[in-house]
Amino acid sequence: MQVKNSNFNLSQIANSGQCFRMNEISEYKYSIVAHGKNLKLTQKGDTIIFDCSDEDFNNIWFEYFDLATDYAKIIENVKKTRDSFLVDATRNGYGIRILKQDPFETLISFITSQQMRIPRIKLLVKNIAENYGEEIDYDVYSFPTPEKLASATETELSKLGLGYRSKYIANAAKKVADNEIDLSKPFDMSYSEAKSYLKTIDGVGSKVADCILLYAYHKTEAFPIDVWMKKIIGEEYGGRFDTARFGDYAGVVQQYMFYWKRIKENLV
DNA sequence: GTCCAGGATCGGA
DNA sequence: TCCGATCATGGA
Repeated sequence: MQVKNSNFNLSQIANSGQCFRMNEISEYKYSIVAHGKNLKLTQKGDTIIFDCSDEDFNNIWFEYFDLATDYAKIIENVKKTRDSFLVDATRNGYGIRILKQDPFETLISFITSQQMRIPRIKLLVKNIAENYGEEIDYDVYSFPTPEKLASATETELSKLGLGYRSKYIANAAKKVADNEIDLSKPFDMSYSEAKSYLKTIDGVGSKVADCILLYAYHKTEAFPIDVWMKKIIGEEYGGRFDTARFGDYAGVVQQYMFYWKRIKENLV
């Protein structure tokens, strides 16, 4: 199965900071673990080749890669601002798309992410999968279910290198496993309702909640502000950035900004 | 040895 | 509402 779309770039998506289990396995070829599958994708110009059945493409991946959304239109609107940083950002990140990732995996991954560099986050998420997930392919593990991860003690998690986040993760997994937190609920909530709901989980503050809302629930008005976004806003916008003008796609704009800043800092 | 990372929490002003 | 200290860990 293949898709032709000039706003679909595997490298840009993999390096945009939204997912931690998408990796380059050879030139132009990427793997991503999601939905209990190890999908392989190949980029040929503006064509993406999906190594999967038509059924999986239609039932899973079309939605996962947000293929119903016209990103060219979003970029067009961003360019109308004539904001040079944003124009450069869209020119370099034209193929970024906001994925629709699993809420539990996204919750745990972004609790893990606090005060850590991206390569280490990827390593730790992999550690969690290898220790508590299922082997779905040779040496490839799915992300654990809430029940399975809830069986891990704080000490066990700490040994994986999760540091002070171990107690947050153990607690979050228990809350979800015990149905004290229902991760299906935010889909039916407004952005601010869902944000408040997620923040009742210990270790989830404003930024992590925004990441979960954007990358799992596709609430694209969410605008996560981390250290890099703070640097951009400080250096390029005098400390103030108006997200309201981008309405319900501010989160996509954030992704272009984050990616572009990190390219300029030679981190991608 | 020092600084920093896709921050959150707490106490106190 | 905002500020500073504190929280593990590893890489530069």
